[in-house]
Amino acid sequence: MELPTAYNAKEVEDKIYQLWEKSGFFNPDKLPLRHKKPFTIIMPPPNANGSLHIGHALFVTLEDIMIRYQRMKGRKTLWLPGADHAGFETQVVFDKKLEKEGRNRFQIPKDQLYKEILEFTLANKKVMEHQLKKLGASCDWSREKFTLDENIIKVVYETFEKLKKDGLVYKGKKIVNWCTKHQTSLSDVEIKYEERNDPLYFIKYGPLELATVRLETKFGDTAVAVNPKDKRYKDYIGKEIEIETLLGKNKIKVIADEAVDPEFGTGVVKVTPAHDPVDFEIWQRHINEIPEPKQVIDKYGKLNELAGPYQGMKVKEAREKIAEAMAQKGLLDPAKTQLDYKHNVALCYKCGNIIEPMILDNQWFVKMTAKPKSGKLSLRDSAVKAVKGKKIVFIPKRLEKVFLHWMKNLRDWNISRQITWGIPIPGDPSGQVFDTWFSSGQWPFATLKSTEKGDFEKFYPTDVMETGWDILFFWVARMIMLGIYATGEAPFKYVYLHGLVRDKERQKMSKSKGNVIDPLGVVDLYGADALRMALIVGNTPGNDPVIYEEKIKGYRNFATKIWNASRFVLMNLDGYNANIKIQLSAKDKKTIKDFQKTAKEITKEMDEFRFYVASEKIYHYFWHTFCDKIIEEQKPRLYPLSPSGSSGRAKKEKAASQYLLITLLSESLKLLHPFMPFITEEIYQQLPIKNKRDCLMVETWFEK
RNA sequence: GGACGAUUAGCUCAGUUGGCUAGAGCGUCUCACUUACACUGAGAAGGUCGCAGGUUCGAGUCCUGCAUCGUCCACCA
Repeated sequence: MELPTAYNAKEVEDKIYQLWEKSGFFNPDKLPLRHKKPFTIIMPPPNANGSLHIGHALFVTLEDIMIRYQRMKGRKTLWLPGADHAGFETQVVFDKKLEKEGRNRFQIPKDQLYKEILEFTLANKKVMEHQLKKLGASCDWSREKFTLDENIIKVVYETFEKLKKDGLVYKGKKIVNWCTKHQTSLSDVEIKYEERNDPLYFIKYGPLELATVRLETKFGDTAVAVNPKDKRYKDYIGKEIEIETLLGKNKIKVIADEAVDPEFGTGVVKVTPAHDPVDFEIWQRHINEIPEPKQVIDKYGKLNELAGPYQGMKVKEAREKIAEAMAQKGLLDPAKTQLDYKHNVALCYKCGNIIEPMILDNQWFVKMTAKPKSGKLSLRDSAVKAVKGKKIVFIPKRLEKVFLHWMKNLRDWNISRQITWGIPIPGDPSGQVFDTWFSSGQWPFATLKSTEKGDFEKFYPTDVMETGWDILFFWVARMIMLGIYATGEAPFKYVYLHGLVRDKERQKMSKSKGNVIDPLGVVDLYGADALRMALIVGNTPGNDPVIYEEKIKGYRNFATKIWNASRFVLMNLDGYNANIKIQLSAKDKKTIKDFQKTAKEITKEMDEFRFYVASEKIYHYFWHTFCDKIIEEQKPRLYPLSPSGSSGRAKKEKAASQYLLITLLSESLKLLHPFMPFITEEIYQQLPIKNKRDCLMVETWFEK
């Protein structure tokens, strides 16, 4: 048999993918029943607002490895693909697109905007599907779901109704994280904190003095608070003091609250419930003592009419002007101002603009720590119980601690967004949409309840949720909570969390830095198998993997090596008959035994999710044992130089050698297949072996 | 303020119940275009496994302390 000396991935890969698709074996229903238990992974649906990046290639590879491995082990494997409309994320991407076109979403009628984003999303979705195939994803396309599919939305609404009935959803007037750029509220996980230096001013409030950064919110003060144990101020508690506000004199009440730290500043705080979450909580605790909150900053981050002459100014400008004016009036002591005061500022995780806490009256919240009417455990507690009871296992284990710690501090979840793109909240006249994570938090059961009949019963709970650790709180936590709440069972048994792909300088990859590796470009150059190996070898769960072109090239070379070793074996099979009994030497037997030992080790690594070790082991075996040693040792047996070359003994030696090579080659290809599916399949198709299957994809994994 | 992780070859990283003569990719040097493969082969250089103690017959691997880097959570008016 003649094969070219270099493996041509480009030619082979599309052909092989078609072969797999045609075989029907992506669909678990088409697989022979060799194992009672199915094996299910619900694919984290990529955001349909761009092309796949290297991080997607990583998750595709990891999940495909698990799926292919389990399929070869005989499980009926379901890998359910999907695409995410990705509400806020896509809205942001689309906003940028509009900006480039000189348009603005706030000037486009809602219906038209929605339609445009839908078209944009569906186009991206199509591109992504093609890209997933390029990477070798052996997922069941017949069950593909989109987060805006009607029957998915139906499930989401059912859960929402259930939560309402259980008293776990409420619509409230509450302080929210408001992004003045995106014009929407955000949940607590969608804000990040950054250390900033700002001036800390010391101002006079009548007889008292207090320290504040946010001078501009003073027009919204409804009280002054001190610690109840602070003896310095005990005579003021419960009394009103007269203060000068720049807009005239005003009376304000002094209250006592534990939240005030007597050590900080003067031990006195101004209370602005409309613009500070801590102050909001103070107000809640003293709701009968102090007046309603007064909003002084509007949705665009500008001061409103309550700020008198400062109306229309942005926060920063107003702050400086107010400081000046107060200093002039002797209400602020500039000598005391701490210019380099370090504190954390809340920012929008997308645009980095400062979050303005703001009270909105039509916000939907999910209670995280309250018991449902129909059950005993809160969303939070049921999830914690499942994790502590090992119903869900984290890989790596240490992230379980991170998860539990986060769960401890949970506050109610704001699920309303003031954007156009997403699933509308039913019964909300203001036209808000759900936080995407509210619907994608239901993804494992929503998908299975809306595909083939009986899928939910067959495949739920799923086996593994594999995703990036950066969305542990955004997504994994919500899936666990909502999954248990809606179905009574944890949605998956294992959570495998991979890291963020970085470049050789350990930098995040981003378009603006120009250090991105386009996975499809790499596939084009070096083949999907090479990229997959480069993404897996040495990549431990929970840690950020590093990828660079040389590494990919290294595994492209490995693909060539596999190719040529196979070529060698196939070229030396003259006279070989798979059905004739072979006499193996003691050394041959030992060689096979060594292989089995290696295969056993690799199997163990696979079972324990250590793909980064398994891949290296099979790599090492194939190249440095099979090629470097075994093949070299067989050469004299395959073409003996002595005149006795045609003797019966020499023929037997040759036959044994051929058997040894073809056996070890085909067995090695099986072990390599989950990692490098294309090249192994292509070679398998040409092997003259006994009991050959339609494809390597459904061969039997090493058993012993 | 809490918690976690990392520190191993020039670079990027593996090394999971303690037995390692410490591995991989890339890079460096020498030789070989030998009929599977130059996207190769043979060989070599390069590591006191962050520092200091401890446990052990034996520690990169376990314990204690320290240093440096990184990450996450909380949040300070």
